[in-house]
Amino acid sequence: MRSKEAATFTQAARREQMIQATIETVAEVGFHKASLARIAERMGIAKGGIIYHFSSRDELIRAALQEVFDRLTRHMLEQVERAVSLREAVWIYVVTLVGYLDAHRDEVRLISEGFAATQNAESAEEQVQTRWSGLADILDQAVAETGRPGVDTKVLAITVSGGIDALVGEALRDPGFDLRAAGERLAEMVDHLIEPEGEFPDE
Amino acid sequence: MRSKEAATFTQAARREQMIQATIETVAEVGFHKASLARIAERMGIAKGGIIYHFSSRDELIRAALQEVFDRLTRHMLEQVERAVSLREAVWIYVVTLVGYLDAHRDEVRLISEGFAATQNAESAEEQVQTRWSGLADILDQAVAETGRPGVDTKVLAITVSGGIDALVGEALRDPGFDLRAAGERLAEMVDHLIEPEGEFPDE
DNA sequence: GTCTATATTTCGATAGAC
DNA sequence: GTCTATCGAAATATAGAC
Repeated sequence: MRSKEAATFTQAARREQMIQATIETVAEVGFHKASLARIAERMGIAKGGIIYHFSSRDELIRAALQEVFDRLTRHMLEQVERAVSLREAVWIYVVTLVGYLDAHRDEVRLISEGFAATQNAESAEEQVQTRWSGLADILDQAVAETGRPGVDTKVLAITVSGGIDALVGEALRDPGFDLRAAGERLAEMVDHLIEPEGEFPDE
Repeated sequence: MRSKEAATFTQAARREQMIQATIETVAEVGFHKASLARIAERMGIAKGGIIYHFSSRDELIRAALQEVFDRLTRHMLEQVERAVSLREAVWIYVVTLVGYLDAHRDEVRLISEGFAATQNAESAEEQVQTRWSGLADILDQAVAETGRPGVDTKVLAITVSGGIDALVGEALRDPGFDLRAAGERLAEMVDHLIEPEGEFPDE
């Protein structure tokens, strides 16, 4: 019992290390260049050692994706629930997401390239939906509140989500690009699209 | 002279066939799964046959990217120059781009995944810039014309470009998604962001 | 239980057949 | 001039060492 718990604990810790090594390797060399050999090399072991903990590379990638997705979701929920209005929730959503991606650039390539690779391949339809459906939900309520029903919230949610990816990609490419400022400009635009009239929120 | 021209012609035709096979293979299995073997198999030859016409896989990919990029650019220029105002040019740009991607879904994955792969790798800074800088130019002029200088045209151009990618991705995933309609909704939103007051264009 | 060493497949690219 | 047959590197996954 005691030893079993300890074994499970160390095993979980080892898996976590390997997931972290995967995130870092993908950030460094890109998704499809992040082979088991490179990830194992970063840990100072042979590639078979990873296969022991994860039965295949696909499963390792899936686990790493799940991890970064959970981290991001947790952070987003924490921040968005602080909003005092739905309109503000939209604003916070955009700024928080951009801010998170700006602060955790290691995870960015895994999120974008990894999602793209898995969504085209097999399952992951859940995650893909989830990608923008959270924003769509908030937008739906916010639009109902502000009373501008002319906006297609699904199209706006997809566009903003993809737009944020593109902004982050630009930031990775051009170190001089101010990503957080871009996020605020984008939030302003979205707000303008769903606002009742012409005024901006309290900032 | 005669025979040399003929040889050059058949060679160019063969290259065109191979580029087309590359586009189709990428559309089918994705960018990083589109190996020389798969592309050659589609043509009924061995992979070395491709290497004869293109000295490496990279060069084949580059040629295919150039081809789809040229096709797209040609079509965009033809349509956008029909606009009678800059504001309408923005509208046409968005609707035309979405419409083209809707009508040429084979080329979509090569455009998105291929661009992403090459831009992260090496040169191609030109193409990346070009991706949204065309829209940024039009937006700049349109905003100057309509007199709403509060909009950050660079951020808007990047966001809209990435947003269109995301809409196309959604359409590939969900066959029931009306991509052209989504493009028009997006065009409306962009127009609303750059419009002087509240009216819409003539449609 | 954990990892190293090895087997197998698949990649892009060279060399040679026709 | 055009392609097939083959090579060496690198990928993942298995089998065996400790």
